[in-house]
Amino acid sequence: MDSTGLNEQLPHIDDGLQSLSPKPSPKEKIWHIVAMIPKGQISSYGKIADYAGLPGRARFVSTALKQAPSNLTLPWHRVVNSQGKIAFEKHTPAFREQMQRLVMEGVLVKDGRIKLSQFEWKPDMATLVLAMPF
DNA sequence: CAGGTGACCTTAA
DNA sequence: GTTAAGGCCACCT
Repeated sequence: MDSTGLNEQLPHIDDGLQSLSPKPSPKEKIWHIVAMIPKGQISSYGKIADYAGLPGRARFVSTALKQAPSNLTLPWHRVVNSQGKIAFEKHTPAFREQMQRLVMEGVLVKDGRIKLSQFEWKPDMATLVLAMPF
């Protein structure tokens, strides 16, 4: 492991996502992208929407995550808002779980916030295009 | 069917 | 650095 703790290997696509229909629904596209966020890195609802080809639909990303089947075991905790803050209200169980999961991966969470400049996932377009069936 | 809600975003103070 | 308003749109009720 390197000093940054961010030197994870390429993210694996969850098995549950391998067998998506040839024409993924918007929700499935979002699940796909979220599954690609590497351990120790984060992205935002808006960016995920962009990567999924659904610009302007950040809110839909949260809807999609809420509705994701648990068997997909998505890394939902790697998605925060555009300010780098955990979207759940502080002192809620969800907030604590998300923070705990992030810290476990080596992400620095200070006062419910993460420095995007340090931890944001920046996929290159080629990776996205190649990894996704759409 | 109509209106409300929300794990959001950008912009403008 | 903040916050507030307006926009957004799929899902719920």
